[in-house]
Amino acid sequence: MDFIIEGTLNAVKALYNTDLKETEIGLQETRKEFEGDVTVVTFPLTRMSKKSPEQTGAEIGQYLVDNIEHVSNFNVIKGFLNLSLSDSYLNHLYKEKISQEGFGLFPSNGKKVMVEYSSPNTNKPLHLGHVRNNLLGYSVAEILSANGYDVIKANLVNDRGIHICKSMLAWKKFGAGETPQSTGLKGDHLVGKYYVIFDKEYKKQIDELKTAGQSEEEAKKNAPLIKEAQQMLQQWEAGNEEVINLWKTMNTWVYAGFEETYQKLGVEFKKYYYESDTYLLGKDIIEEGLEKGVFFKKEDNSVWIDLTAEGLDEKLVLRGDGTSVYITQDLGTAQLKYNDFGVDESLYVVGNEQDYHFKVLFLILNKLGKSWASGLYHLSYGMVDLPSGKMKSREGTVVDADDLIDEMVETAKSRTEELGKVEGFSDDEKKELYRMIGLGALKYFLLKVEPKKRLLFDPNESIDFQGHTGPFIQYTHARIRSIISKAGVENRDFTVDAFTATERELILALNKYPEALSAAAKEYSPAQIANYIYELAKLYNKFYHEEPILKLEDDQLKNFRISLSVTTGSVIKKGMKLLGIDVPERM
RNA sequence: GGACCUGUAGCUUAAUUGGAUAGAGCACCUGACUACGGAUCAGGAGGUUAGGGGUUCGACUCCCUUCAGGUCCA
Repeated sequence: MDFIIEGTLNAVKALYNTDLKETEIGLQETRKEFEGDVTVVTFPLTRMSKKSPEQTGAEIGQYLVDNIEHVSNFNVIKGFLNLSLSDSYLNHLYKEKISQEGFGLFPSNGKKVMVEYSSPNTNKPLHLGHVRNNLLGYSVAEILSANGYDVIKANLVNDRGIHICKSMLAWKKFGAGETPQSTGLKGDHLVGKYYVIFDKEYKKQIDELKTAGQSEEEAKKNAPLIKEAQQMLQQWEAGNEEVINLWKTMNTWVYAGFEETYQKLGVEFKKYYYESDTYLLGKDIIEEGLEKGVFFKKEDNSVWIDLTAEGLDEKLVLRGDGTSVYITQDLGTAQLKYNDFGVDESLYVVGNEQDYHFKVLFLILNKLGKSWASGLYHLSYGMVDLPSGKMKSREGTVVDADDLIDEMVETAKSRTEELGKVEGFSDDEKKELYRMIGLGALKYFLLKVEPKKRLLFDPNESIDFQGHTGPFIQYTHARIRSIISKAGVENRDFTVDAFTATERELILALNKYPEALSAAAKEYSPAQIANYIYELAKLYNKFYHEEPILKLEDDQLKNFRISLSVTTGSVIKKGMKLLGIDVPERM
């Protein structure tokens, strides 16, 4: 709608002899209770016109109708100038732009971006929180890619540390040689089981020590199990063969389990980083920072950075004994990523509990003068809570990812069977359909909410399949495909000289797709796509109910409406793909 | 002690980044050529946008403050 803005600028120039910038014109969709397609907000223009908002609107409106071919009519309500676009313009817009092959495709922008997401710990299976992370990361990566970025999906696996040793130790002590094969358990679940067992046994020991007179704090430190786990970590770091072998074996189990879950979720990675490879990185950066005077040493030899000028605290970056803290290795890993791929931007999809950490991390890299530091971004998202509060793996109060996926598919199945919609489907087709719908419901449910908002999930309240949901959109797509398969080939021979109100809305909604796509990328928000596609699907359903398509006698109009259906279906499909959701031909 | 995030209808949420009477979905109520697919559509009811102040022609949006929930820093 650039020509409206341009026309308005010209109008202000001609009428009030003032030059304005494009950004000073507020353009919005006309609310549906008023007549018109686009609206110019005229309040700010009264400064130039020195007239009432109504009068200003009327003058500009008249100018636009007189001077711009595509503007057919106008009306003014308070400070709002509502403009109607001509049918011939809409016909042209639809035919030459919206319905073309390349609509909504962005050319390469020559930029490279890394999206790091998932980043699991190898001591337990994935839960609902990880699911949100995975879906977000995957979707944002797809959205950036659709905007012309060259995207590298990366996964930084936390495969070492005390928590891993806890699972290992518990398995060694209480596992009796269990394996995924011997138990039939998925590898990550088997390992997670021993993580929970560790915690249970550890708590027992703590209680014993407490009854023997120790304080809570002492007991936690002195319990034999924790000491053994710490010892095991040291052995791991020293490269003890037995420990390393056990570590490798159990990690192999876990990775097989993760792979299965990733596949079910439909997420993937191009590059894996492992903390066992990167945990020693970053020390050279500490040296660099000391030389540059960005860091300073305290008496105990520990290294710090003073961020009080930035409103933060002093931050420890290396312990006195020379060992790393979290941020040490993150500094090193950031450098490694840049060295590996030379990316222009780098996203970290990590929960908001680490807001402070990333603020500090990026600040440090900036202070070190890293040219690429300005391209770093923490995509922070809210925690997923249960009605009972936070999920805790150790205490078993988690919604397991695999269980959740299975349940969703199962619900999709029973729901579909109830509706009696699968006549003529083969068993494979049914299976695929249930998977699509179940995952569609789950993914849409998680992605339609703005990332930074916290999410409350009630396992007792099933995710809807009606209304503002994935299946609603999938259904709309199937319905469109049904029309098209009955219509045969698309015939693009049409000229429409009078659109209905709903057709106009639908054309304008389709026209907004590229805008929605770039807004989603700019804000790293799949929710923008999700809500846009919903609006579109809703509009199509309205159109579908109001107007005949295949029954039409008028070939021109019929061809147009079929084409409109084709285009809407294709935008729905493209948009859902960006959310990682497949849409069926029939359902 | 300091810092950050969130708070919109019973529930889940949107609001083009400061614009019209705050828009949807679920649940509730009423209706839709016995169908180009009813997992749909049309309508009703439901709001002091957590509370209070301020800036503005105009505030869910910006500023100050209080409250509630969550998180982080040693």
